[in-house]
Amino acid sequence: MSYLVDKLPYDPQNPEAIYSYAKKLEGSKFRDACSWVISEESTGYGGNKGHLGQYLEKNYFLYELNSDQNPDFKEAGVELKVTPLKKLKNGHLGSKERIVLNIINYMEVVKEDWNTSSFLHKNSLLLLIFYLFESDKDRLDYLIKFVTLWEYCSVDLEIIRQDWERIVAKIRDGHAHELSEGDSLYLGACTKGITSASSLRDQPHSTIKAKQRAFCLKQKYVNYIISSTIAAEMPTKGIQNTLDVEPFIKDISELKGARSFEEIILDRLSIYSGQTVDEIHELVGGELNNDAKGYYASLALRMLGLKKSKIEEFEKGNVDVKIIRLNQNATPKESMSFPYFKYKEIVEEKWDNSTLLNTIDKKFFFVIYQEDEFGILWFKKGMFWTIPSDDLKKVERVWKETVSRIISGRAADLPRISDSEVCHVRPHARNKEDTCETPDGQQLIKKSFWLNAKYLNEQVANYN
DNA sequence: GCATGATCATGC
DNA sequence: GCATGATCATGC
Repeated sequence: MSYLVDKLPYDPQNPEAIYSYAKKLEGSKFRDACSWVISEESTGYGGNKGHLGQYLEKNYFLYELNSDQNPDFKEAGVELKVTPLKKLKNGHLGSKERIVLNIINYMEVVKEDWNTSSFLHKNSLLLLIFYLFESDKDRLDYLIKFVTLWEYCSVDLEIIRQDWERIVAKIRDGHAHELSEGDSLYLGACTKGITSASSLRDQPHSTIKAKQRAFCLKQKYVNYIISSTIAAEMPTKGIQNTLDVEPFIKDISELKGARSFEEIILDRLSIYSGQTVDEIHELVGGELNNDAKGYYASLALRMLGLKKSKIEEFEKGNVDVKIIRLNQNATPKESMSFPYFKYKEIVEEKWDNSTLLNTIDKKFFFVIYQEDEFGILWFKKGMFWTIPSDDLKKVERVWKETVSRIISGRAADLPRISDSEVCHVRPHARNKEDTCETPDGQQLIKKSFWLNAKYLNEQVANYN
């Protein structure tokens, strides 16, 4: 790397020294943090999206940008990421987005192995600079809230290794065009750059072109970084508290060997397969209230050996737990609902960034119970599920049709279950009076997208 | 039996 | 008070 001054105000070979220097940014606006270093006209700030990182590199850390295989601070092995926070509904601060790491070179990554991977080389030690995003402000007026030097704990790094292996295996199998963030737990493969045909990339072992993707830390994982490191350091600064979670993996040794995190979960559950809910309750239910709505979800957590209400790995990996009840013919009784949408908001969205895409294109954990001919309920299995990319395209069609009908004043007549084999739209409200306004000013009952019961049936039946 | 509409119960 | 996950109810 080349420096912009003769003598840097920090030692670029020492991670702790870089961290200490970066730490002084806390509480400053970007503009103020750098004004004493370099004159206004040479700030290199063009007002473009995503350039705040480059701005700090040039004007605060005083070195020239590079985008090679090496970490930003090459000698220290430190990669710099400048990343936004947003105010959550509960008033706390959380991550605004995932952290995007290096771009996946499909042709090259398949030749790598984990220990010598370009990913690990570049992203083992992250200098994270969190600032508060505020849509109404000039970017240089954003406030830098806090800085941390992030290194993965051993269990997380092992899960990230498994994620990496799974992503690379899919590319080796010629399925780079079917990658999804839901394939993996903490480390995702997110789309990067424009998604038009011109940005499609070649992949090995298939002639189908694939969207450009990058490794990323999922948004939920970034929230975990925030709550675990920074809340402890600065409990009074409005950072969300540590979640009420419990890790499923208690010790790294459980993850060694050939089994993945998912396989370990499924194995643990499999010993209860075929037992009735009452029998399982005897074994692990304790004081659980079997009238409660969340009873079947709670029971599943007990089968997994957990006492608290949330699995830490699921929280960090954005895994959504859903209960599916089958009738005696092993068919799901009900379609599966997602949160309702607001008519006036959904029409402003683009599919690639839509709430529905974020809600559905992720990893699910289905806990499946089945009824017998006497109406007795028994536990069948657990199952991880991510929507296949072809089916996601069908969801996209339904979503676009929904938006176009709302725009043209037909919000009362949205896609029905017979219009798509994957999903449909129907009411999702507390009662008839629970309405929301359409763009043309009507009050209509709240509605949401649902996965068709029949479609769920196929997905559950085809799963091994 | 299924599509569709409607609402319950919990928890934040 | 409301969002959310889950399930009930009706009628074709």
